[in-house]
Amino acid sequence: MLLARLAQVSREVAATSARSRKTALLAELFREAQAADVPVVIPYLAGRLPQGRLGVGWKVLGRPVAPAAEPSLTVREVDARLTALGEVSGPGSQAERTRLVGELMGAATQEEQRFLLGLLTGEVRQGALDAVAVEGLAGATGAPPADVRRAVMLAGSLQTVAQALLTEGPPALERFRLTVGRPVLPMLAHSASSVAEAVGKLGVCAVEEKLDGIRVQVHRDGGTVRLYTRTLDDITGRLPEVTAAALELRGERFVLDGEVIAFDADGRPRSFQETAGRVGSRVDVATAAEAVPVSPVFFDALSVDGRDLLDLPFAERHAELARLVPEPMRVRRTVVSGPGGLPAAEEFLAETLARGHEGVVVKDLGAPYSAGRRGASWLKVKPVHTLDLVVLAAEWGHGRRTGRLSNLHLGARREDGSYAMLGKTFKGLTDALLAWQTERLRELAVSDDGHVVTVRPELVVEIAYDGLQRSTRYPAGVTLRFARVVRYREDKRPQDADTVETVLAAHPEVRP
DNA sequence: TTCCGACAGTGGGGTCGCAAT
DNA sequence: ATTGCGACCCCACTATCGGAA
Repeated sequence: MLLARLAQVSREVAATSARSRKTALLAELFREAQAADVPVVIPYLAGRLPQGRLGVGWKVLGRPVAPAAEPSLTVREVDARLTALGEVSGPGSQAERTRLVGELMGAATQEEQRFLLGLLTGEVRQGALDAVAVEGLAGATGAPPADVRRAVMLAGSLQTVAQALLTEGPPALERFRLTVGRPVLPMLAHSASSVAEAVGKLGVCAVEEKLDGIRVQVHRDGGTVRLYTRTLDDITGRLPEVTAAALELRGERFVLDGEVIAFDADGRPRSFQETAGRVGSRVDVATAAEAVPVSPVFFDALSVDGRDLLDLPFAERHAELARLVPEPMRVRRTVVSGPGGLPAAEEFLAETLARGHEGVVVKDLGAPYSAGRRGASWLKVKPVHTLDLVVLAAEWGHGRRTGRLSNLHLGARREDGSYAMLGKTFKGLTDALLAWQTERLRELAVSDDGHVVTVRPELVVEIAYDGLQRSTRYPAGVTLRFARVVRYREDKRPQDADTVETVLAAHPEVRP
């Protein structure tokens, strides 16, 4: 199959807003694909590279290359070239990758170049990624969409399922069962603004502490343990103490879901930055493990002794977990039966925060484990802080925000009347607010370099955020975590905005 | 007919490891 | 030795479609 055909379909998919039409277009293309094209066509149309990381970003993509007049590239040839490109390493590799990318782009037509660029930067912007590709795959093969979706979640890979389905047909889906040693996409949580809201929605539920660490899925098969992240990366080699802990448990074969986190000597959680730095260390693991040991803390069991527990209610999965894992290695929790238990749930949240944790997750005790879904049966509740900050500048947006000032630079007052930038945000803005702020900030503009528009510091905006973290990037030595706009405060003047001192005083646990 | 769940899009900061300077 | 870049952790929020109620 020619790359030009993919690029054309991608453009058509992007041009329609109807999801059903996107699905139909993808299904048509999948039916056209030959067996050997499938491992490439499917991920490409889902906006992904089968190779995963390639070491190609904006820098390596370099300057635009004159496009070819006629399409000639096949999808398999492109895949082979990208595989070769990903294998380049060592000194001079960046220049070599740049050269190979230039060669590939030179062989592509204008439309193919646009598609390849989106693919390589992870921004296909066609309004269809995995979920729509799954629907398209179902449409192309006549398999029930729900079955295809489930198989993808259990295989942890769209490509694997697509290959089996397109070559063997719907019966192939039977093969995709929960298997110890093969990671499944983890269940995710929605947010709720309060414990009362969460308990109100779920009724009989468990309230569990939410640890600010790294999600981990632990697979043990006899003496073999494997550890996977939320995106199913294998991190077994980085966390020997977690492997050891899994081998200490009583069961021989299981799959558990939990969090790894570093605690200090007093048993209080260390900062997310410290835990994440440790888990990210790959080279000298022994030294990193000595400096920042981490512990697994589990909250769910997906499989025990060869029994798949995914469809059991959470109450039963947790009973299995409790049989297998001693209490200190489980997340603290309390069970609440409806609104009457609300005071207990709120007290549990307060205690959890006092112990230094992030918040709680409220879970429906009757719900199955919805792999890969952000099910409404898990609701996280975290405290939200707000500040009144001053807009110092804004950046021109991309994609659907092209032509709008989007990303705000946020400043807190210093005593001398200057401003210290505390971070940026583009979140929480409606289209109407985006339009309004673009107009308003242009009136206040003092300069525009094509990317950043600097403004007179006159506009006050209320910002919600999850906490402070240390920063080497910003002058106050701290930055806001997960900042988002609540509303503009046109009733406030810049001199009414929060100061660096008040921000720091509100978070005594974080020192710049 | 209205409501709401699921998705895609728009990017944020930090850290690590590797290559370039 | 330091800097730049890419990958991958953590993540909030809005707009939209289409099935459920």
